Amino acid sequence: MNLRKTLEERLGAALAAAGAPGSPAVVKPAARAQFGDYQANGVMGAAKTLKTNPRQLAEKVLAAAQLDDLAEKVEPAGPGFLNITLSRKFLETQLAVAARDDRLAADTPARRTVVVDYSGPNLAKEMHVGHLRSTIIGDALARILEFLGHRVVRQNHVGDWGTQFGMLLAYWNELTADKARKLISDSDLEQPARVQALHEMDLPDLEEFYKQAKKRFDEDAEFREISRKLVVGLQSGKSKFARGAWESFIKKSLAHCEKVYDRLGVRLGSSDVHGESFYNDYLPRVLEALSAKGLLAESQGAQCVFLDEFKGKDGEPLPVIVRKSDGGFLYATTDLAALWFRAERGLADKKVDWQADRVLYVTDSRQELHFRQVFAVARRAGFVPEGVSLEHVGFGMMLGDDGKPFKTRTGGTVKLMDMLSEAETRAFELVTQKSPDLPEPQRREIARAVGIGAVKYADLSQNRATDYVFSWDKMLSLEGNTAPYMQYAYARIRSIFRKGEDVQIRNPSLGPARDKQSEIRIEEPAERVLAVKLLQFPETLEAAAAECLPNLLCQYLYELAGAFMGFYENCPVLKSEGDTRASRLALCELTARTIQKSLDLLGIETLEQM
RNA sequence: ACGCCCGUAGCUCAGCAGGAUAGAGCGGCGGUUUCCUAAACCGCAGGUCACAGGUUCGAGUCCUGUCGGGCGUACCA
Repeated sequence: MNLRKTLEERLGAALAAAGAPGSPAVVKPAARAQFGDYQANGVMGAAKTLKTNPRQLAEKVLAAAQLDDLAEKVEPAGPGFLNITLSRKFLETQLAVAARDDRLAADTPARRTVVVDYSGPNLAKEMHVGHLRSTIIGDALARILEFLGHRVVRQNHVGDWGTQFGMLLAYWNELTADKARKLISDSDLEQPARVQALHEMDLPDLEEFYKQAKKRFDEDAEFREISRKLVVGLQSGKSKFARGAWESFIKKSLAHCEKVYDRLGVRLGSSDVHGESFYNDYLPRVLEALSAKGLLAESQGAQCVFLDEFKGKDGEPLPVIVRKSDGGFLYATTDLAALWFRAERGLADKKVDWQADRVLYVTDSRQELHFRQVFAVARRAGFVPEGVSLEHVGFGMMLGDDGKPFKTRTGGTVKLMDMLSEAETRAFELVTQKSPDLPEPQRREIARAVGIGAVKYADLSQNRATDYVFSWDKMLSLEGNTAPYMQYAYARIRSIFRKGEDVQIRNPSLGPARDKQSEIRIEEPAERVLAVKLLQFPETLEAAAAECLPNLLCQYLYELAGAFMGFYENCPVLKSEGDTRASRLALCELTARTIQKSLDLLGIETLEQM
């Protein structure tokens, strides 16, 4: 049950009964323990619009409120707050519900189809740190939305169609073709047999290959001509060689991406890939549709859409260019096609069996204007029905310790694979230092989960809107709001279950206890604090999903861990007896499952032992 | 030049629709191991929320302006 929403609804109804219909109750967790568990701030606002005394209105709302089943105390305070203290019985009942539920009593909001567009690497190059935030944040959002019961459609909009592929194919051609004959002729474009050779070629270092190709492109005019021919051959579909080689290249590059996803624990697979090339056939139709709506205008030889709300320099109208003066299409055109596809055409053309109710674009915040334009044009063109929500989930840059964009010591881009290896290496050193007695394979396994988890958590725990400073020392610290700290908190709880010899050791991922062992009784203040935190899991998830802010879940986790530590210090578990012992064990188990589920929704693994 | 975002403790950041005495972590100082993992826990110090006005019973939060920073602004993605 979403406590906050429930209180919000109940008090909203009470406000209406008290003569302030439509006024939100504005319920929040209490700012201070002395104010109870939740506070409603909406009465004062309502009093203002009604021009009445807020204290008197608070009394009226209180009289009209139906909260007997939830609260043991509701009292007006200060200028017109309503302070709510939940009843012990209610807390115990709700804990029992959560303890018996593998979804930890999270509600299932109205099911929507949510497209999450994330990661989107350029297949011409190797994945680097620039792809990390989109990949991690997008995957966490997808998991959270999925858990809430939505139909989540992951979309990996990979870059697989630019002119840069001509360059790569030309370089590939150069490496494999007869050395004496540089120029590719028209007949060369019809050589499926050579594709086979390329198909079998190993491509161990995508980045190096790209660099070499770029070098050749920059220094050799003949090379440029070949790559131009190959692009034309590829895009027109007239060259079997270009097409075959391109397909082979894309396949190899995607295989590399999938290795990265596997290692990161990111749930993106080949069926989620709908790259730029996929929308190629839709591009002319986008132009036609825009034209039919009278939105298209030619300017300086390019096909543009001008909208009043976008102004450029000096108040000049700012175009959204959908077709270049040379006839080429752009990013905006592809995005329009993708949007159309997701909201309507994909289903209409029977290519997919879904239609989006909400589309999230997880890309860096520099693309904000681009998406505002694309969304506006799509609406105007009728590609997207009104009820469909389009959201750009922007995020800031990753900076190094020096506050500058994150680079290697020599100023190069950091490959994702190298970064993940470094994370594991650093984590292994830490584990070895802290737990030298564990066997090496186990230390390796801990280091993997901790290292990868640290990189992900550091990113997710930050508000995505701002740039964030990447620091190995901070993310791998056991102190503060970090992955290792959360993993450690989990491992500590699990050790209680190992230690208690009579206690049934169960794997929490197997689900909740269904026996009467799960009866929870709230006696001590520390137990109460923990109980309230545990019951705030549902509202946290819904807030994180609504705002696309995974850091809310991280913050919750940290508060939950803090509440557990208070309990752990003050309430002996194994040393207590009878019902108290059973109740505290049940609290431990529920806490462990909540931490595990929260971390899982962030894409982070838990460990039984550290 | 215009537009968007940002400016909170020495550092890295929270602060959810304006609400009660602005919160964490790191770093600093001090304490806790006959006690379920001390990779932990607890305490102390540290802030005119960039600055100046305004709206309001009430502003870190909303409005205006100034200063400082980042990003973006017609054929890259």
